[in-house]
Amino acid sequence: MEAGRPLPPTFYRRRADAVAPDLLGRYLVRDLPAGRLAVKIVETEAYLGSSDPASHAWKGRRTARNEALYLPGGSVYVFFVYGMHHCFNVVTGPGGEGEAVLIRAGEPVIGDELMRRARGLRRAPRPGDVAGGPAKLCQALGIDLTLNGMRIGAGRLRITEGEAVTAEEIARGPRVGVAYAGEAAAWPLRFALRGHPHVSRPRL
DNA sequence: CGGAAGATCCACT
DNA sequence: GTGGATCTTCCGA
Repeated sequence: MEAGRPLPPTFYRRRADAVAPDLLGRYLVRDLPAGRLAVKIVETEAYLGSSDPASHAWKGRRTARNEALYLPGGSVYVFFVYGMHHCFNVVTGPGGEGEAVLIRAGEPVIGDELMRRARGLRRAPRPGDVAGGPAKLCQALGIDLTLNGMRIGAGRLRITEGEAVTAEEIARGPRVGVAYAGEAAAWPLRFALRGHPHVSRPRL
């Protein structure tokens, strides 16, 4: 039902650009009082830490807002942006590097009805409406700043083995919304299941 | 201390 | 395709 065991801590103790493609096909499972929710992860982006101009950890920048980025791999980094949206990241590496993977999109697997309601959708949604974007995914799964700094596996949030994905199924391209980051904007650190309808825009 | 911009989404033209 | 919503953080004066 929830597709296998939770991923072990060692899974997250790698570079973000290794973890990001490996998270595709995994299940992100959320247990709320109203019921269980889960999505299959179909799109991710890697942020490489202090050496990455697009990262919140660029040049080792450290503020109250991004403090959780420096926790050990397997921790949760949630930030609030544009005055109204949350974005969910998984910290990677041993810790202290500021590396993380942004979970950009998921395909509803369990609790579709509850997630539609959380998103304010009444009618049958089109692909991507429920969790086809980083802020949509957070709204669908009830992810907010109260989870910031927790371990994956705590806070009724976990990631399980999910479904196997082959290298041929993975598309790769530049990250979204980081035009300010100079040449780093072109780094191919966005990963998605090739042609999957729930991937966010622009399509890879 | 003011202003600008952001790892976004939605409604409208 | 464009702009508005809405608020935290950063940087320059």
